[in-house]
Amino acid sequence: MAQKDTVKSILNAAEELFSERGFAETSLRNITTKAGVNLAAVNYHFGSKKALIQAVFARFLTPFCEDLERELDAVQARLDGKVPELPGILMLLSQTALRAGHDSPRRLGIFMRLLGLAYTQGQGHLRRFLQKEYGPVFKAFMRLVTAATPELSDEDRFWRIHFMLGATVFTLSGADSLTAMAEHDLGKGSDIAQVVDKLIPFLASGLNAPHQAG
Amino acid sequence: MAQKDTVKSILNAAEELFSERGFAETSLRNITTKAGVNLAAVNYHFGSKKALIQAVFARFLTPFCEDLERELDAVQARLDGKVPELPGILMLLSQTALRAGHDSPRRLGIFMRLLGLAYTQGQGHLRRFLQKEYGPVFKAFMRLVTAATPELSDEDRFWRIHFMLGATVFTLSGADSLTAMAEHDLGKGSDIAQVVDKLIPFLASGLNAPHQAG
DNA sequence: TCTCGTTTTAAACGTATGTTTGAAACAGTT
DNA sequence: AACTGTTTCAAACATACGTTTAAAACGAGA
Repeated sequence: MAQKDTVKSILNAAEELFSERGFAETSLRNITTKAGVNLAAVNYHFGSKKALIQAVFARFLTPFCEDLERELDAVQARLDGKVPELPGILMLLSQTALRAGHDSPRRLGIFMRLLGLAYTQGQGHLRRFLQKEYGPVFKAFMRLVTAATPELSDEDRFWRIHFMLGATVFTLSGADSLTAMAEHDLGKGSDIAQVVDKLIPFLASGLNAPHQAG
Repeated sequence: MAQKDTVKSILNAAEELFSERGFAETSLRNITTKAGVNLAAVNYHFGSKKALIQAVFARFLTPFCEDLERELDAVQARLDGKVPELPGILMLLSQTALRAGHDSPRRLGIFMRLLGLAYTQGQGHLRRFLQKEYGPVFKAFMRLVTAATPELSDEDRFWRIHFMLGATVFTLSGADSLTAMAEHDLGKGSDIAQVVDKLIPFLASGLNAPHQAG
């Protein structure tokens, strides 16, 4: 039980601190202090800081992707050849994501911030790791989206998917400060789940936009 | 001429390196080496690394915001009370932005990457600096958008503006790698200007989406 | 040509980082 | 109770960082 506790508290501390400050700005001393373990524990249990970063992602993404894969298969089977509906796909994705941070909805925000960092911060090793590990599930998801948007050219669909990804990662990343801003500006805060609800019609409408301006 | 050259090459090197690796991951030694100047030059001319970061943003944003302010005033005058059109506003913004990196269109991508970093990376001093310095222009822009979307609730508009910001920053940030991906996946690359063209209908349609899913 | 303020330079400073080490503490087995 | 493999611990290691310093080089005005 001792080992699991140490490993778990390191992962918890690292997840939170990385999401708050970024990877380079978070030292192993920050992490081990917050986790209440010895400094050397990270290198003992994970091998290096890079490996710890990957482990933080794996702990969230592996169950999430397994879950998503099951859901995608189920949808595919239920459809039985018919054309899937876009908002349904998006809601499936968002609900799987919300479920992945099962203990607290705040966890999804934390992880989105990490995902944003993975893109923006150097960390080439991370991008390679994510691609190798979770690329196939993403491709399966894309096949469904493609089936749901037959009228889009491959090029438009490619770019619009990334517009959607950007809107999602950016706003869910900053959900904490954005809801604080919303509360200050208009007296109405929101939690992550509500932001996701607002996000879906925006994304669905954007993806289906006419080719010209409108 | 000597001083201007040193300052300018430091800013050029810093802008590029920051955008590639982030702030914390880029050392003053990296910057001064790339710029071909002495290590101490940064602290001599800018005072500190933080001040250098702010200077990099100021060099891009100050002319851009002055230009944008002029354009906004011109639109306001031309309207003379009538309701402005959304796609027109977005195109005005994008064209002002493209003009800001006047020498090369790649510059806009670099700056968007920096803007993304400013949000994600710690750098509280940067957010405060940007807010103080460029907040008013953003508010003026928001007034126009509000006038162009009278049917939206303040809450929906708030969130959708940030969805738009996210889609823009994210995709223009990663425009280099994304166009490479597009080229690999579908044999068709794009430059920044073309991505912006694809972005506008997506954003306009998302902002005007019905409140429910659609 | 000499002078004085500005700019550049090489070297050092203090600090913080990721990692390694070797001994101590622990837990399970015989 | 003694042994064994695993985990923790305090301390040290080498390295890289941002910043400072004091002297040298420079450039324009008298």
